[in-house]
Amino acid sequence: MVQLLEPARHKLQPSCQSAENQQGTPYNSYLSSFFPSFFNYLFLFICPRQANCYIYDIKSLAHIYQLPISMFFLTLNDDILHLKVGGASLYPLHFVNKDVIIFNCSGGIMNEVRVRFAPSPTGYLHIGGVRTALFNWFFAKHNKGKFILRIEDTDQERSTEKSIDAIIEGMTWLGLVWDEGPYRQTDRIEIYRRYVEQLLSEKKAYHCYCTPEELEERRKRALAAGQIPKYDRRCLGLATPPKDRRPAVRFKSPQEGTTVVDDLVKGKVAFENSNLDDLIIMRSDGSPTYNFCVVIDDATMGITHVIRGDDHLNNTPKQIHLYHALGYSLPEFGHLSMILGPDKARLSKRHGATSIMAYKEMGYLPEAMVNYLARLGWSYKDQEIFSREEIIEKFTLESVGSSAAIFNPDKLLWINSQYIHNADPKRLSQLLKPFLVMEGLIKEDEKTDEERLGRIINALKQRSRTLVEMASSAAYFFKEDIEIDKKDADNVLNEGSLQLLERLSIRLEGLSDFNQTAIEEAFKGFVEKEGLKLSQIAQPARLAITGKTVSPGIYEVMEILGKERTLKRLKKVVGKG
RNA sequence: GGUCCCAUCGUCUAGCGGCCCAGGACGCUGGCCUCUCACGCCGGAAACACGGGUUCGAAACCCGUUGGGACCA
Repeated sequence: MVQLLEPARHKLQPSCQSAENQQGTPYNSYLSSFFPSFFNYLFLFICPRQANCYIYDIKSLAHIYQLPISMFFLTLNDDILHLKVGGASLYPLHFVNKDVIIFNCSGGIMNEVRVRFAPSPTGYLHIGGVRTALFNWFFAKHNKGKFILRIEDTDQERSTEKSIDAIIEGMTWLGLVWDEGPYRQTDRIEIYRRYVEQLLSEKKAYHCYCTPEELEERRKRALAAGQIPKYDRRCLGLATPPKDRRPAVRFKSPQEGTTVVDDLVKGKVAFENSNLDDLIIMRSDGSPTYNFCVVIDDATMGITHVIRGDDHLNNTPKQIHLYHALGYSLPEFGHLSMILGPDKARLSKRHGATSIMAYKEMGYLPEAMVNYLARLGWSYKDQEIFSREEIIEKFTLESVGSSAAIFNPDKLLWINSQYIHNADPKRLSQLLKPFLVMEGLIKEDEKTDEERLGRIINALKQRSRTLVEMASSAAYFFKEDIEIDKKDADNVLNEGSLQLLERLSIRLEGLSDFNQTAIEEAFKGFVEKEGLKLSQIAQPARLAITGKTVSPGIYEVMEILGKERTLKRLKKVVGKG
């Protein structure tokens, strides 16, 4: 074991950050000034979990990867150096000292926790994915580790750039900043191929010439006959492989014994190896398959804890055998339960909005989303409302429940209302503006009276559960003319109340200082003089100036509206405006 | 069909053998506050899926049953 000195991260000059955009820029173009002898450098790969480390120069690396030296690059991404092969990221580089570059190999440097969120970009970012991302993120932050974003885009058919943008947009909105990435599997195809070759040459994998159609056919037949469909290894050790077919590659999965996954949330889970199929790791068209890519990625990226949905629990034993075959040490696994819809089926479109951005549009605050989703499966004593920092501090996988949870929009709404009640007014006004624009109350580029907006928000805070609600109930503060529902008018504005309003407006007109206290005094005096109950005048007044039967306190509304507009609306109703 | 996971109020959950004829929260509901609506406050109804064990003692541990869910390129 090599003793490490306190590693000092190499300081990169700001001037070379502009090169970041140039994907795969060859070493010699801009990094030469920092690493004048790239080819003579020693790369130290350390694997603390295996308690060993390897030292290579670039030539031996090239030999190991069986690729020409010219395919190796150093690139700069987010202030972290990456060693790349072809266009593909091999390892993020963590520490640089004078002579040795240290890569995280498997297991992470100095036992640093490294987790990842690995969505496939085949649509919007949905609630379930966000919860997985969140738990990974909390786990990473709690353990002062790294959170990595990896895009699993090997399914070229269904992956789109738009979906990648949606993932990034959603995570950014929630403040789930990643420390590394986004890595993309499509950048790493060469790496997967190389590992396939390795397994093939070590006879841990073999070519399979069966076509998908044949396999499907046999599967159906087995099912019909009441047998377990399982590949019969007919292509293993084929003496005369068919010339006219391109083979897929199968992994030779061990058939004896049991594999036990010691899961961080589910506990020990045992699988009989005899039930495990020889899984295809590369299709006949040369594309690597999901289970294989995940293992290669997690291993080479030094992921220490694989935290993902429990729909992957059944894949885990297969993956464990791949780790073994490839000579990598195992990460820890933690399988989170699914989020269900009200009908207890896995949450999907037909349960309503499942895209995270839909919730932004519905006027939810990101911190409310984070809080709600965190409490879905995780708990800490009797507490319901947590700041982000509090969750980070208190989050452990031990306190994550193992049963599935039903998504409950009512509770989310309540949490959102709590956050709106307590939100900083300045921030709230920034968040509210787009919704005011959407309601047609202000123009997009309009300069708003911040002080007034603040007062409006203050008045509306306690009675709004979403920003949409708030914007909608703010209408009468912005519109010049308001409409009064006929039915409400019939109920509240009769001859008697109109006369009262007329006399009230005279009294209000006399106020020199049109503030809440003064208005309240005016009302009180008026009520006393007329021998009324306050509600007898407050309701007609409310309807007259807001057009609604519900609103914040009438004095407050009047103050915000201002003397001129208040009187104008009163007079209009009385019929003298 | 096979394999695996899961099971406390309608929902999210606390509970890691005696503190539990089960606590909190959302929702529902009665009341208080009150210029309306909210907020807030006080109260209420509401659950250990079932059956066997283990134990002096079980919501908790074990085994079945039932029900839900996931995976099977």
